Amino acid sequence: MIIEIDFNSDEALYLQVRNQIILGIATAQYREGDSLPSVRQLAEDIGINMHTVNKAYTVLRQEGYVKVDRRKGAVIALDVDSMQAREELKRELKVILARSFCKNISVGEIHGLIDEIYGEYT
Amino acid sequence: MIIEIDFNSDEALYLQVRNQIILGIATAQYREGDSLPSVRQLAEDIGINMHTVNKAYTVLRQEGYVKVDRRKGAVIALDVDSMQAREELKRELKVILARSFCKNISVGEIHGLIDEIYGEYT
DNA sequence: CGACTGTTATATTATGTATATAACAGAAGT
DNA sequence: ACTTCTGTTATATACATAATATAACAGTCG
Repeated sequence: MIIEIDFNSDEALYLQVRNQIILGIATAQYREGDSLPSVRQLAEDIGINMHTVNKAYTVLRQEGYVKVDRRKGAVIALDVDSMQAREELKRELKVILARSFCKNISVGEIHGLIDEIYGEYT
Repeated sequence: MIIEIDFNSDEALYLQVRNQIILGIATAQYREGDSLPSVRQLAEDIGINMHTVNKAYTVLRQEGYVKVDRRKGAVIALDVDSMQAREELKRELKVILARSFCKNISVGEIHGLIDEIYGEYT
């Protein structure tokens, strides 16, 4: 899978890596049991430091997206903790939807947008 | 309106202030034309530095939520740039929904959550 | 043994956040 | 006029995070 880094973004590099891997899982480019590239390999591929990739992997492990095996490296392994995920989702949506409301984006448009995005995740 | 700061949060103070003011607008606690407290007053009320509040106000102005009047201070004035707001919304939703998808949260649940939150904004 | 894993340690640089103190220019009220 | 309140700007400091660099360690595998 191709991971692209935007060096002009204000988003931290390790978060860009984390987010793209999560997107890769949602779009089935990564599947349960698949191995991620080694920290050194991925770092070399996208032109960043090894420790930055390692931090992304560490976060992915803490958040329950991968498990780390000394032999196989980082392996996709989803730990479904719906309760915590729901709380985070609700907290983030509150702010995002308040912004959307102030910008006159209707509920209908948001529902449509959700269906559009979610439709690509299978 | 009461603005509460969580000093244990990993979210920047000025972003907490910004988000709570946006939530205040969405919940009609602030209305078009209302004046926000002065930077010095609000800073004193919530126990943070004047410049931190000033940064929050500056961001709110850049994002089109307030206009700053030398006489009246910061005044709620919504600048509706739907195009940019939509793009931001879509970009943020992609990651959030990918996370939700990995955590087995269904589309139906998300639609319900959206209606629940949006219902409080009027 | 050699080459590969993740992991840990240490150090350095850069950036963003938050604070403190100070001063300026414009507007408002007395 | 004088004082007091606005936002704004400038400078400096302290701190945390992010990112890099170099190095070493302990397992795993062919």
